[in-house]
Amino acid sequence: MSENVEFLKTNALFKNASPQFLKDASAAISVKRFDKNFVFFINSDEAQSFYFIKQGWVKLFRETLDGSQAIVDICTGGHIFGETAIFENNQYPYSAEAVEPCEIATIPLDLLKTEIETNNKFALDMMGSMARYRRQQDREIEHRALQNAPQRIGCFLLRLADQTADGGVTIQLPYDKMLVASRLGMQPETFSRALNKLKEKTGMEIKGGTIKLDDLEKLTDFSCSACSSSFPCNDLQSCK
Amino acid sequence: MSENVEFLKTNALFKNASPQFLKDASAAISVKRFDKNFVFFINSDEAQSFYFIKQGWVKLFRETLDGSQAIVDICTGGHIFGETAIFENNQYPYSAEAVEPCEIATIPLDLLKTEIETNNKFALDMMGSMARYRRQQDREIEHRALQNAPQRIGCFLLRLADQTADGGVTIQLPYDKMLVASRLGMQPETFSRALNKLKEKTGMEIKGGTIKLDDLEKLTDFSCSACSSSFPCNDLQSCK
DNA sequence: CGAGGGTTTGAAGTGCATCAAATAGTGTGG
DNA sequence: CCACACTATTTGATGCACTTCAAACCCTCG
Repeated sequence: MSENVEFLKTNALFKNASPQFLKDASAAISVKRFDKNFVFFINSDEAQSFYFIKQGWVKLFRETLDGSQAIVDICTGGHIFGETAIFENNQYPYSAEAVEPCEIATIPLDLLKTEIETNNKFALDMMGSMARYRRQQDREIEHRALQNAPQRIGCFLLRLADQTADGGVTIQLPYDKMLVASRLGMQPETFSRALNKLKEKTGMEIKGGTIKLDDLEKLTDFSCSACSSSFPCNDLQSCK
Repeated sequence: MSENVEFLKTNALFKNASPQFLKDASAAISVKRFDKNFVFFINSDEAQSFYFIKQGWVKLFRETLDGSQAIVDICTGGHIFGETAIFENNQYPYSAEAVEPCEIATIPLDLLKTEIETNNKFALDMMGSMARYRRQQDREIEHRALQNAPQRIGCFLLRLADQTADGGVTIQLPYDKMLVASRLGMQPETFSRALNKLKEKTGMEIKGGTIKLDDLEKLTDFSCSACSSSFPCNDLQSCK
C-alpha cells in the first residue's frame, strides 16, 4: 500500500510537513486514475479524505434546489481539494467532479488534522494557503460586480499568460469553453460573443482554444481599468 | 497606556489567547472613538496594526482605477479587520472606513503574528475563523450568480432575523439602504424596487429600516429555492 | 426653515440570458 | 478512412433584469 509521496512537495503547503506525516501518508495514501465525470463526493457528504491532484482537472461546485450550479473552483495538478471539510464538521462544503481523466491521490483527513494540530509550521503554511484563497475569492466577487463579460474574459486570459512577456504571447485555454464560461459565471453563448468582442478590441487571433496576441498591453488596457489590483496580477493559486 | 482587554474575549478567536498575548495587548492597545467616514487605512497601505470593533460599523472595500467600488465586507462590534495583512506581506488587502461613529481598538499586528506562531490553539482558532470566512465568500459568489435582486434581499433579511422564531418577526436593517444595496452588489434604485417586489410577494410591512413579517416561511419559500444551503442558514460571522 | 443627503419613482438603455437553429469538431464503429 | 452520432461552439432573435439618468420626495439636523 505504501507509496512514494514526494509528489506532495509540489504543493507549497507540504513544504514543512513533518516526517511522521509523510510516513503515515505514504502508508495510507492511494493513487488512482479516474474517468471524466467521476464524482469524488457531493456537497455535505461525510468527509473521510481529501484529495491531491497529480494530473487532470477537477471541478468544485454547488447546486441549488432548482437545479442551477455554481462553480466554486476548478483545480489541476498540485492542488488539493476537500481539505476544508476539517473545519466544516467533516462535511464537504461543495461537490467535486473530474472534468477529464485524472490521476488523484486520496489521503485521510485525520492525518491532515493531526499534522495541523501538532506541527505549527505546517499550520502557518495552511493559514497562508487559506489567506491566498481568500484573496482570490475577494477578487472574484469584485470582478463579477465590476467587470463586464469581455473584461472578465480578458482578465482570465491575462492570468493564464506570461505577464513578463514583452512582445506577443500565446495563450492556451486550459479546458473547454463551456467550462471557462461557467468558471466566469456566464452562459456559453455569452462567452462566445464576449470573446468576439474582445477580439475586435484587442486584435487577438483565435483558433480553437489557442489565442495569440501581439501585445499584452492591449489586453491590460481593456480589462484592468475595471479592477482594483494593479497589473502584474499573477494567478493566486487557491489550494496550491 | 495599559487597558482592560477583556472585551477581546467577545470574539471567539481570542478564546484561547495566551496570557502573554493579553498582557502585551493590554500594554500596546489603544481604544478610541472615530467619526463617521474616518478612513483607517487604504488598500495596499503598509500594515502595522489590526483593529477590533467595540462599537459601530466599518466598511471594507476596494476601488478600481475607473472609480467604482466593491464592498468586501461590512463589520460591527466583536469583529476584527486588517488582520489578514499578516499573510499579505504586511499590506492591507482592502480599504477600511467608518460608516458611523465607532469605538475601535488598535492592536499591533506583531502581537498577533507572534501569538499565531507560538500558540497552536490560537492558530487553530484562526484557521477556523478563516474557514468560516471562506464559506461566507463562497456563498456570496453563489448568491450573486444564482439569485436575483429580490431573492438576495430576502436572503439577507433572513440572516438578520431570528430563524428559530415560530410566528412573525421584526427585522431591523443594520445600516442605511444605500449601504445594504452596495453590500448586496446592486444600485440603490434597484434595491428600492426589489424590496417593493419582495413586499408584494411576502406581504411584509416596511417602515423605514424596520420590516415586519407575519410568517418567516413566506420569505424562505421565496429566497431559499435559489440557494444551495438548506434553511436554517445562520450568518457566518466573518472575523468574529 | 432650509440644506443636504437618503430614498423613491419614472423613462430609457444595455448587457446578459434564453430559446432556437445552424455549424464545427470529435470520437465511434464499420 | 468514411459516415454517423453526439457534443461543443457559434449565430440570430427576443425578452428580462438591472443600470443609468433625471427628477421628485422625504427625512434629519443644524
